[in-house]
Amino acid sequence: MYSLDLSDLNSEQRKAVVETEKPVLLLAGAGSGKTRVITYRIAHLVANLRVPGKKILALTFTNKASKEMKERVDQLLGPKAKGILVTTFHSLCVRFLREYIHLLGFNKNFVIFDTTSQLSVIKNVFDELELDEGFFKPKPTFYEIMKVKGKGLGPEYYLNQKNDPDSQIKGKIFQQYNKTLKSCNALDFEDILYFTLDLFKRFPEELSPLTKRFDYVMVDEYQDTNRIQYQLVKILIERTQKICVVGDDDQSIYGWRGADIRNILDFKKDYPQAVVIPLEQNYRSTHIILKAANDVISNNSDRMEKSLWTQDKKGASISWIQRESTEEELDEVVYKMRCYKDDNIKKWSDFSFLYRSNFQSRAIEEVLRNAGIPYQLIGGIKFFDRKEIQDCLAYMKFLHNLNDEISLLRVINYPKRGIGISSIGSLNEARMNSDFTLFEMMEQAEGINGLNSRAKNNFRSFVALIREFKEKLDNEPFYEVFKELFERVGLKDEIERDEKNEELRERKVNNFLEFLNTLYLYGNKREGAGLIDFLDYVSLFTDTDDYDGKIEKVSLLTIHAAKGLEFDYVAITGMAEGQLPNQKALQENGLEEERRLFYVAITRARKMLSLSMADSRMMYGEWIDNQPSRFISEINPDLFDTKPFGDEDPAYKRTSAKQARSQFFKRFGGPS
DNA sequence: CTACATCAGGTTTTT
DNA sequence: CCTGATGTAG
Repeated sequence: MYSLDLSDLNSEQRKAVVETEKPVLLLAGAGSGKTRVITYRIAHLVANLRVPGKKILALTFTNKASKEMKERVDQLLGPKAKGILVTTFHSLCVRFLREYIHLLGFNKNFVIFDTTSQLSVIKNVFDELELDEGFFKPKPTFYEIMKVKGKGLGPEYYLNQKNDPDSQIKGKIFQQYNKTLKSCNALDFEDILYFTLDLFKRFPEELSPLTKRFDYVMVDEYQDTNRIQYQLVKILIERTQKICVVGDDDQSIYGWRGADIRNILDFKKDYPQAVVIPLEQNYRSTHIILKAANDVISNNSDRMEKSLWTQDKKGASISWIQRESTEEELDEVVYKMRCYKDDNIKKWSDFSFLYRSNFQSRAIEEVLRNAGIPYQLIGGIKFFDRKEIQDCLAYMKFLHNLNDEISLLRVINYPKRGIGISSIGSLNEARMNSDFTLFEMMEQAEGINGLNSRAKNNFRSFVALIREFKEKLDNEPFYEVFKELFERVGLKDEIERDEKNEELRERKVNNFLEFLNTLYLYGNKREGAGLIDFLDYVSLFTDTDDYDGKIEKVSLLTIHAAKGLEFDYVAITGMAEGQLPNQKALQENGLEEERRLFYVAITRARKMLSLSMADSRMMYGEWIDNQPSRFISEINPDLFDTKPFGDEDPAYKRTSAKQARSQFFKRFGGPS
């Protein structure tokens, strides 16, 4: 008899939990209780099969997901949960890298560069290569290169295209970019995954402790893995093959970030022993909502057919709202929410606004503020991405790692201390072809010809300042040191001096103070955590991580950020052609991914769904006419309270699910 | 070197 | 519309 009771699970779920010794692909439809299955599976391994916790690894994409999973495993297992590693891909890789990256010639104290730093690297490279922005612009070039890098390809990808001059230049930029990162002892997000894989491939002997470490590996949101993550997982589980991946191809919305749907489609090829278990019973949404979701997604051709079903009751009609302006649209949404809240005695935390693009939150915030409704905005510009915070972080990164030229350049003259481009220029000239870092050049600024005595003075006092605090760092807690440093250089004063707009000034100062607060909290809460741990925490932090479902506020978030969440009442706003599907995304990622996005949005709703749009919207200061999104016409009009297209013939067409379903069975040999 | 003015262009999503 | 980049005067 099992000590952990599995009778709460339905038969598919139970099968997925108990099938521990073979590779398992769990095709988990939206709301089918997949997190429950993974957590039960882990608990089953430990409680019933007596697997030691430290032999189990569960991988997620977001900190939020791993935190939630950890909590639920703890709930099931209590103290027996000790040793189980539930973490994100990136955290796991950083952990490995800190131990082994010296093999690749990096120092284990590497820092992680965010987009801002990456972009300034690219700009520096442009200067170094003296590219006269004729055809190449830093930003687009950067995005293009990062896309290539995300596929695990290097500069050779470009350099091998010998007869294309443009590719040669891009290759050079790419090369120089990587070189700069290395000289800064910095990694970007792609490096974190790529270098880990590289280590496994090139140093299997040294890394063998890691491949022996886990007997059971579980991967959540498998449809979001890219090629590198896929290979990593494969290596980690090569020895035992006891892998369980959970995913839903219909919810694959990160294609643009390199997520590769092949990973899930070809699972059976990679693991011939694999057992495929579909979870098709939905426990979340009403019949109507589920029907709408199925209507929409059945228009995609490139998918494994699952047909979700529910025992839930029919539920309320979907509300369709179309108004002249965005303000009217949102007012109406809010009005409907209010009614629903009163009628059903709901809390504001049961409500959410979902949208395609971050900027759409602005108008919603305004309406909610006027209506006096509390809300929490999730995502948008990350707290740690704000200018004033980045300045603080640059000081921290630089002091931690004096090789970090990018951070140095950011702080060298902020706050203003009379060291401008020409001084730096002289330094760089003097440095030519030597191995000195920029900071080492500053240390020997006295002997450089091109500098006047004023500049030399400025360098001298800056170097002294850095030395002084670097030393402090060895003896005092890092958060004390930086608080003192920020005070000494007068960061707060500089913000106050710089920002003329009173409202903005106040906000920036508050952000700065909140950052100090975060720093202290972090330092006090985690015994023994050092500067590097804080920097890692910041680098891998996303704003979605601190979403609090219990706080009694309406949630505002992008559809991407909403994945994995659910709400009683979901309002999807901006349901216009061009917005969802988004025009640009349509060209770059294709229609089907946009449709999946809409599918994800719909399936967040438990009880009520509202779809709304305005007839025109403001874009770059100009008015644009809106048409209802093509996705609206894919939903059976009978599901709405008011029909989106009036009495006119809606383009709604039923696609036969049968055909797609047979495709699914062909691929997997049917359900057993 | 800094402060102010003018101009161009515009990630859609995020670990 | 708004932000960041570039140019010019002090």
